[in-house]
Amino acid sequence: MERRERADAARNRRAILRAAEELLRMHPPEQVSVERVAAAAGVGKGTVFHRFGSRTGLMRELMAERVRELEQAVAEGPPPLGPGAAPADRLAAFLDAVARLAARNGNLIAAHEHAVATRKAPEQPRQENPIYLSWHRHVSGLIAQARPDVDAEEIAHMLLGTLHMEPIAAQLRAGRPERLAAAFATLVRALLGEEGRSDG
Amino acid sequence: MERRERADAARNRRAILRAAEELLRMHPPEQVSVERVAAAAGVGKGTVFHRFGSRTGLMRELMAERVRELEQAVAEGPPPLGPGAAPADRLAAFLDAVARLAARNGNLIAAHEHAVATRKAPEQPRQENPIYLSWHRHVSGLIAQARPDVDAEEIAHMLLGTLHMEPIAAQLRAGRPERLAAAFATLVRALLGEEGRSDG
DNA sequence: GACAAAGTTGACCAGTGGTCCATATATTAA
DNA sequence: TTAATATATGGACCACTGGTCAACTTTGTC
Repeated sequence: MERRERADAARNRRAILRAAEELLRMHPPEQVSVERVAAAAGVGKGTVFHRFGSRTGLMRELMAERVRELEQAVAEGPPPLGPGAAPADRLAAFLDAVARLAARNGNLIAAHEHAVATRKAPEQPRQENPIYLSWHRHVSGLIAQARPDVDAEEIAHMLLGTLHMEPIAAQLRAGRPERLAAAFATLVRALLGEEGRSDG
Repeated sequence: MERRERADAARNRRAILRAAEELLRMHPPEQVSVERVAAAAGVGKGTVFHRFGSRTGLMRELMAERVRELEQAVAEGPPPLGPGAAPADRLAAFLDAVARLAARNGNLIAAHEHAVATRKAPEQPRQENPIYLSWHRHVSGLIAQARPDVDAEEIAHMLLGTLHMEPIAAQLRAGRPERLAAAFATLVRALLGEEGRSDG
């Protein structure tokens, strides 16, 4: 089983991703239709759906590309982002990294949201965005370590949800993550205080 | 100037709002198109656009209807929701009320978001949702009173943004505001602590 | 070179939000 | 009542969307 992708298919996949990237850099998401991406990549529209399943799938793949680096730093990089630091410090570092990552890719996040909001054929039963799931697991785990008495999952949703808030997303798209990062820091300090600081 | 709305126009406006309400109760937002609303209300599609300007405008009007009561309680009702209580208590009460209001109208919020996300003709320059603006002003003002040292505006966005988070919105749509309300309380307590408790 | 598996394609579909204007109706003044 | 005018109406129409599919082409393998 598992034959690898044919050479022409791989070439087209790359062409499509690069074309989508380029178009998103120049235009707002709602103007980047699948047909335009296909044309810019020099392939037929059907090919895009073949490779990525849906407009949403295309955007998701694009996001996944940008996120791999952070995922790795979290899993096996040096503290405070990687394992080893106290939960509160890891959390602060992670949220800071997320804010900066989001600032570098604000338009892409917007495009992904737009794709989700306008999709016609709801994907197979509740296939949630795996990036979000993984971030949520991480944040929620860190909170739970430092403060076992609070509803860590719910609060993790609140913190991460910030990235989807239009007024804040606009700040990020403008390339200014500092304000969000500072607000994250304030909340982490208020919530975890010193509890999580020395090896919770 | 300012002639009042013609009688037939007023009748149709009500019919459209009620029809939209009804459809939204039975179907997910993406299945409630302007055309369907018009048909259910027994009017032509053009009439809906005439009255409400856009799909977004229709949803906004629907939301405004449900929100008036809370607005009034905040402006002139008894404490802790209304004026008079300490900022921390007012904030806790307000967020609790918002969570409960959202739980009663989760599908409507979703419909409004969907309308914004799928609109074709961007409304006149940045006409932001006035309901959101007013809530944000309130929350942000209360935080600033109790904690002049933090970025109240940004944190207010974070708190209110929660309502738009899909996993939490799903809880609310299912009619269970308690978990969100509790998380709000945790954060308010952590952030404002006792500072805002006795007449900030 | 043959052959199957994999990939490509663009016409096509059902549907959308929004526009337009000839037509119908409510209101007011005479 | 009627005539005049401002307002309201409806639905064909538009440009466009994400997504499908059956006929066709290319690739990799033996």
